[in-house]
Amino acid sequence: MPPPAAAQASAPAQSVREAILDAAERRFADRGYAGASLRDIAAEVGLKNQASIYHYFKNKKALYEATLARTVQTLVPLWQGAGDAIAGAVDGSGAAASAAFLDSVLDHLEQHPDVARLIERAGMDDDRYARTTVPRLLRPLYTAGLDVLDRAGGPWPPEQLPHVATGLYHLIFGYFANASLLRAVMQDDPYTPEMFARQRVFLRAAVAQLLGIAPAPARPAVQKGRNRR
Amino acid sequence: MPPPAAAQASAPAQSVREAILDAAERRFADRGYAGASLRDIAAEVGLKNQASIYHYFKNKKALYEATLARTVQTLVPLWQGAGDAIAGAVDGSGAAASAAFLDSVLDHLEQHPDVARLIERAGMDDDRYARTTVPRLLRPLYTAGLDVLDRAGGPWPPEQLPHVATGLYHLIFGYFANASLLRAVMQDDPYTPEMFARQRVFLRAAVAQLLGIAPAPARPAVQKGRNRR
Amino acid sequence: MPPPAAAQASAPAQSVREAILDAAERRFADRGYAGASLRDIAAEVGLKNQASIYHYFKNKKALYEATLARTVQTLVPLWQGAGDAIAGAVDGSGAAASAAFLDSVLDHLEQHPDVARLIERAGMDDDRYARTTVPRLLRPLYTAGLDVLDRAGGPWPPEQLPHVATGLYHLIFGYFANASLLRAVMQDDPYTPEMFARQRVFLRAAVAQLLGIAPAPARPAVQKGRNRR
Amino acid sequence: MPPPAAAQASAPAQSVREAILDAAERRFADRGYAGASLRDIAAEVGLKNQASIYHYFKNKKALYEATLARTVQTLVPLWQGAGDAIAGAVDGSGAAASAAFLDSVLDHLEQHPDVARLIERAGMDDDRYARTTVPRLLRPLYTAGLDVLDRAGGPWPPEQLPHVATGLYHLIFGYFANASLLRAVMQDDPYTPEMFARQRVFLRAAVAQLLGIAPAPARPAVQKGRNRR
DNA sequence: GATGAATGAGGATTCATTCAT
DNA sequence: AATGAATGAATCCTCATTCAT
Repeated sequence: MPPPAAAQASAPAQSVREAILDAAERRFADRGYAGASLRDIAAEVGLKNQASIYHYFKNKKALYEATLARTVQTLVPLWQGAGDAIAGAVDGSGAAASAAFLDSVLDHLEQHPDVARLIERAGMDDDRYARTTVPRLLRPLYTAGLDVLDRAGGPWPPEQLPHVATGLYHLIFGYFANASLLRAVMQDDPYTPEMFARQRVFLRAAVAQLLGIAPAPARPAVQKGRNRR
Repeated sequence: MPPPAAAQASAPAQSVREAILDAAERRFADRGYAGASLRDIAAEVGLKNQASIYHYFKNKKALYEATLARTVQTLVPLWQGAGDAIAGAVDGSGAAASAAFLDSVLDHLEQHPDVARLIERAGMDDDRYARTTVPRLLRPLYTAGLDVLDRAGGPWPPEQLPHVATGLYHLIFGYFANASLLRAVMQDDPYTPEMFARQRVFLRAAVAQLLGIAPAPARPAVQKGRNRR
Repeated sequence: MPPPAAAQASAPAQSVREAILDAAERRFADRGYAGASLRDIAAEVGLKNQASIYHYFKNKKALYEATLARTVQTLVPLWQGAGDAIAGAVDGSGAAASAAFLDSVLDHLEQHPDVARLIERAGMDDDRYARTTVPRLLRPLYTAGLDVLDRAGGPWPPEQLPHVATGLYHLIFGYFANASLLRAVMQDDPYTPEMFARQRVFLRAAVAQLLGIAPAPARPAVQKGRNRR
Repeated sequence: MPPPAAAQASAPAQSVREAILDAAERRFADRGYAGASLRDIAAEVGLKNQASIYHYFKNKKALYEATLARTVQTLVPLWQGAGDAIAGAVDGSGAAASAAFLDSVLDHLEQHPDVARLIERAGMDDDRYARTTVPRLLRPLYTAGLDVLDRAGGPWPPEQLPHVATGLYHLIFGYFANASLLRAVMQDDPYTPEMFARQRVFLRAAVAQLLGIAPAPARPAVQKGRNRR
């Protein structure tokens, strides 16, 4: 995984298979499983024929699952990094570790605008499509997150941790998943550097609060100075 | 739990038009715009033929927009209640007002399990479907929420308020929108009374923190006692 | 049949039945039997419901045949006039009689722009629709025309008369039936008074020639003076 | 009658695309644009599925326009031949040239019984279908015809030439376009050799008269002798 | 490895028609 | 006399998928 920001646009894809996955990621993120057509995906890759896709993937569902798997897999290192940082954290550095984790996730989501939408859709698409795949892929991330949360030792009682974990997920991923709605409703492009920086500030503070790291959210002045990237 | 406006399930619908909207709400929430078929919707209503739907709605798109509009409109009173409560809040009662608002929203989402999924999908479905309708419907809720946030006078600087507002939205709605994913990943049904109560506890604390109302989230013991509904 | 130029537009139709026939005439002429829908016809009449048509006509085919019958019937008097004039013609006045007939037909077609298209379509629509009706309606006109031709005693041998008759029909009706094509191809509106007058001049000369009445078509100068109506 | 370009009927079509065009020509001519169904066309070609048609044509309209274009294009050589003949005509041979042209057109229409109906329908189908295509296709033929007429130097003043041209068109094509009506009304099959020969005789005389070539239509005896083919 | 061709299934939409009111 | 409601059939069109090349 040498280049972190890769293959998103129409760059010379390493392999056709990879190019198909790229196009599929975009289409599935944009329109969902049912709304994305193999014809469109093939066309976007430059393939003249949908049949070509079947050389690389058994059928639409397999392509979907491969797309999802690839996308989720790129998140795994981030989680691992977080786990390691927390594990090796001496007293007090937990805050720094979690902030670093948040930043790495935000960087990733900013550079891969399809990821959040793809995962959010996968989570909503009723078990009709990809019945077992989605849980199988996402569960590791969930348990890892839970584990981090547990070891970080926040103010939450154990039975609340699942809710905290999913809450953090929605807080962070929601902004990116709903970017197109936010654009219309906020009347501002969420991917603008300014907007994005503000979101980062907000999330830093919010996450810190939820994790019981920040004593109080009274950070406005400081944040203002910090939110340039 | 005696809600006056029920008719969500397979109760004897007042009118056919309303029954169609009910079925459409379920299908669109479950499968999204592209994945829902008029045939299925008609069948669920008991109509023998998709053609009947066209007696009540011009198009699939028109049906979708009507469904969405009806769903969103049922949220408006909640927002208005919140606005009024905050407006009339004497010093210190803002916390109670916002807690009441949160509770009313949670009650609504629990009783209408399609609402969150429907709105979340509408926000993600790229402008291909319902280009202008979604913003038009949701913007009032957004500005109202922003207004409440502003008057509540939390610790956030003004330019952060949009991010706080949408953050709260994702925090609250995300749990319900992704219920099916959570079910698989948490290995617990999010709509179980116990799970739901825990989520309520979590959200109360989280929202209070984010609004700067609660000094610290160290509320486990108290919450445990309060979260039975 | 008091008013010759009647009920074409949205004038206060005598009866609903008549109004339906008016709308049907327009639609069937514009789009043909298959292309015209009862919904459109009902809407054009102002009826809110296609079902209302069924109070007046058994089904679409019956409406079509009634429309056709009414349209053709309005032509019958013209033919009769021609027959009478020819029958009572003293030597040499045959030319005047046939010219008068042509003029009356042209007046009628100018004022009823649907007639020619309706009949032309009926003649082309393969026996699928209105199998026996069309011949039954049009045959009288044909035989009458043949009779006139015969008695007029032109230069054609008897076995050619059917071809002359139909040739005249196409010559005269074709211009009106294909008006929309001519408009595009000639780049001039065939219903313009000027264009129409020229067509009249042309037809007068052409018909006279074909009937052997005019010794030669060298009529330009005279025609120019005559073609104002 | 050994025409090199046949393949009109159910002969083994060169390519599927061509076979589809053949079937479409027949259906569109028989029933018009609205009345012809892709299902029927596919079935007539032997395709088991309407979907196959979409492999060759974008949609029904595109198929229609391709059909029309192909049909009209087969007429172009005839027109060119006429133009050349007239252009190279020494004094007096204009009559022969125009007679030859008429004969070639009649031969073509006899062998391709759909052509006249297809074009006539295209001219009538209100601009709803094939708005610009029909004029674009037919205008060249019109202007070419006009040109020939002009150079032929008949007795008509210039402003009458468009009317003469379209009149000739209707005179010639009308017989074939309305063949099914004529069959019912004349009670004789217009495509019978005898009928067809008589029509040829009629048209020869009529065209000659209209072009001012024949001094008088008193040709019965000669025609009788000539009309066996 | 890629493509052209074909196809069955399904999806939205329109249409003629019927029935009860 | 007119309409609302419902429906079966058909229409255009898209989609996923397969097969031969």
